[in-house]
Amino acid sequence: MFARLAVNIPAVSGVFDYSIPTELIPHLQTGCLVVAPFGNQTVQGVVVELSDSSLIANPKPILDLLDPAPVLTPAQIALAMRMAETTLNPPAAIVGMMIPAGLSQQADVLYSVSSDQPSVSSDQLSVTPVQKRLLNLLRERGPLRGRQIDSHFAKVDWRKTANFLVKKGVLAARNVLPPPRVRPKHIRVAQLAVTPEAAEAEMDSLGSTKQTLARRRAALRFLIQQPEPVNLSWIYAQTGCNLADLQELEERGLIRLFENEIFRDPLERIENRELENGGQFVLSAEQNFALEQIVNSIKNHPISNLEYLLYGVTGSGKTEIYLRAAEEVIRQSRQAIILVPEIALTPQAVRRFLARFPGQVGLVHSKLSEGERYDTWRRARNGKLNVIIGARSALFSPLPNVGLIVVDECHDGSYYQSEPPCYNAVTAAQEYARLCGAVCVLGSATPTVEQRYHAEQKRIRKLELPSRVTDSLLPPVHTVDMREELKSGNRGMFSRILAESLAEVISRGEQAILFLNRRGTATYIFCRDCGSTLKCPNCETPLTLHVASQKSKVSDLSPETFELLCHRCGYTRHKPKTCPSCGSNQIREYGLGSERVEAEVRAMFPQARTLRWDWDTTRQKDAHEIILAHFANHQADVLVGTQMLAKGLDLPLVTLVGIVLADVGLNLPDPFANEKVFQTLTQVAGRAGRSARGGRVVMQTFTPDHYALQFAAKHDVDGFYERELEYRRRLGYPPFARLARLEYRNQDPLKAEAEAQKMAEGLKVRLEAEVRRQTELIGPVPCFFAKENGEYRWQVILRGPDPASILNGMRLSDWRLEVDPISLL
DNA sequence: AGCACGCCGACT
DNA sequence: GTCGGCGTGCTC
Repeated sequence: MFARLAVNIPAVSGVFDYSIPTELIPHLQTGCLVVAPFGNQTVQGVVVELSDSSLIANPKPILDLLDPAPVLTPAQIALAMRMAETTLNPPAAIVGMMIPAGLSQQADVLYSVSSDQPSVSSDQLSVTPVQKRLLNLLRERGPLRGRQIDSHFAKVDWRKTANFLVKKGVLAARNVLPPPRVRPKHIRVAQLAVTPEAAEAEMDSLGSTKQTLARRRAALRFLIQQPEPVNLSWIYAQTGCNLADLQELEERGLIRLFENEIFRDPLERIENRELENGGQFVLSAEQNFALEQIVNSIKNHPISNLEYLLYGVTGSGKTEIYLRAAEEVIRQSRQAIILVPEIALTPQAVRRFLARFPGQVGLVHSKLSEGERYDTWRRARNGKLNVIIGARSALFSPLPNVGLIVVDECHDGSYYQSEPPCYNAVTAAQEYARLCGAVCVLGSATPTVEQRYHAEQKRIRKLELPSRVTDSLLPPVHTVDMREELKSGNRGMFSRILAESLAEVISRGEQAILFLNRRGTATYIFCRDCGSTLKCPNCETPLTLHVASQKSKVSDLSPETFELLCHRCGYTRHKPKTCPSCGSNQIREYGLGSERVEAEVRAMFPQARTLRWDWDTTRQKDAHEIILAHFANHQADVLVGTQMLAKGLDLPLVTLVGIVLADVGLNLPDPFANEKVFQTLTQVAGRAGRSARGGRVVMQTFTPDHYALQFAAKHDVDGFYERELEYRRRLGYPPFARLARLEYRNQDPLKAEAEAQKMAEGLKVRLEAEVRRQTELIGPVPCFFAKENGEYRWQVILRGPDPASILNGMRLSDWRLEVDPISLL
């Protein structure tokens, strides 16, 4: 017997054959996590295939099995292999995302100080500071693994030094595979071991002193009443007894002390609170129709139509459809995955699912602890969870039989992972659904041009849910030409109409939202004399002005402490008094930040209570919910915020949405920029007038003629789609061609450029050799964000019917690779 | 990722 | 003459 392994070294592409030792044969299945030799390292691997023949002459044997149960289901393996193909990532990199972080381990080197002391004279040793530091560290802490040493050397390359010292015999090095960091958690429990009558009979002989007798009696009484095993600390708290007492009772054979496994569950906090009753909603005709279609597909799987695009704004009843579709799937003993954008993963959203499926819901997102992640993963694997709700990576939960995959707000950029391994969770969800024979529902009011186009091409069923307010009552959008405002002498950030509308809303006791589209273009600093802007030394991104907000509360403003912040890498510095390049003191901020907008509102309407919701105010845990709850409870009148405002919130008291500058993000060197602006503006505009009070939107712009703004102002999703599709067709961008993006990063700008040049040349040769006249090479060019974290970025784009296929068999180490990217910046 | 193999410049 | 730089390729 032979096993094909995806070996846990993400950079290694391909899979490797191993033989299976006879004693492991009965235990090994596809999907198992094993230990295997690889070169002279010992690594983890996942069995992706079992077979009775091997392509290789003498495969090495698998060493060990790490978990008796497979860590991947067959469907997951199929998905991983498929994704490896389509995204050009190594299979191991995809498999790595499917295994919880603490369980998956990579090979490492254990360094220690040699016991037989150096034959080398001391003048050769400890000469460099790095050698000294390394030796001291290992002397103090004992043997350490490479990754542990990494944390003590920030940017120094200590490995060369270490290898040198190993060669000299000062250090010893050994290849190791660390054991998994996560383990099942157990708690100590006690349970009655005899009949209640037998326990009662012993009640008087439990102790010599009055106090011990009382404690032991209390404990025993408590356990008589509790037939289930009880957490020891709970018994202590309830009865005042201690461990010695319980041990004595155990000694007498009255109770049993043992350990019970507990599952770490991030939902416990939510679940223990009162769940709102999932009262039965009455479905509208459209909801009913949509649900019927989906449910029929679930019932008739695997023969019926399996993909849906569900059009509907927040509040149009999409969630209720998801819930009922999930109910149907569970009835068939299958499970459901509900993907939502990370930011929309609020307790309110989760609570709705918890109320409907108590005890059957697993939550997955980026802030889980390793233990919580591991336990949720294991419960999914054991069939204890019927619904997984979570962000992007929740797609990879090891559910045994997935019957439904929902991707809510499927246009959202957070479904795309732009760090290697790059992949799109929406297309992956569609693939996975196909592989599982599951129904896939993509939900959005503004699906991307590509999603919509592909849906139409493949005749995916479109299901429409009109918003509760009918279309004619969508909030009117008033577009203000800010050039005219300037001409007529208004130099402020608010047009007269927006200022008046704000005043009205505040005086009527209603709420307003002020929206700014992008953090990166907030307030930057420039010198009025020499014109230079202050830029980040690491990224060359303009630095933006922020109120330093260390300990200040959500909306405290202390204007004394300003700092400059780089939004790309987090670099901060104090605001200088004079211009660093010419020394002038005419150094001023320019542009708009949400602090500035908030300050302006306060200056104009001192009585208004403002709240700011942006990246800075939401860094602390749970800040999103706190801010939203504040606003929803009408503890503030004006909410100033960025992108997050566009996500599906339901804020009925809001009657005015002000878009401070709608132009931001347009006209970037990116074919998807206009679409993104349109989606954001449409979503934001939809935040107004969600109740009977009605509402309006004021959109300020310097380019009122831009089609993205005009269609957004009319809430005309179809119109925008047609227009944008035409634009894509004309320029040959997706969905009419596909893109592959290659990015190279280096600290040295010349090296980065040279590498990009070399890559472009190589690709040109290949294109000509393969006579691919439909595939075009764009670049090499520096990326729009030309520098990030001190590294210069260059890119090469391939465009054509199947551009990724050109890269087959190419050596691409050091290059980041994206197939079907969602941005070219 | 590690490590070996291999081919060029600078040293005991 | 060797030591060591890193470019290239392989690990079942």
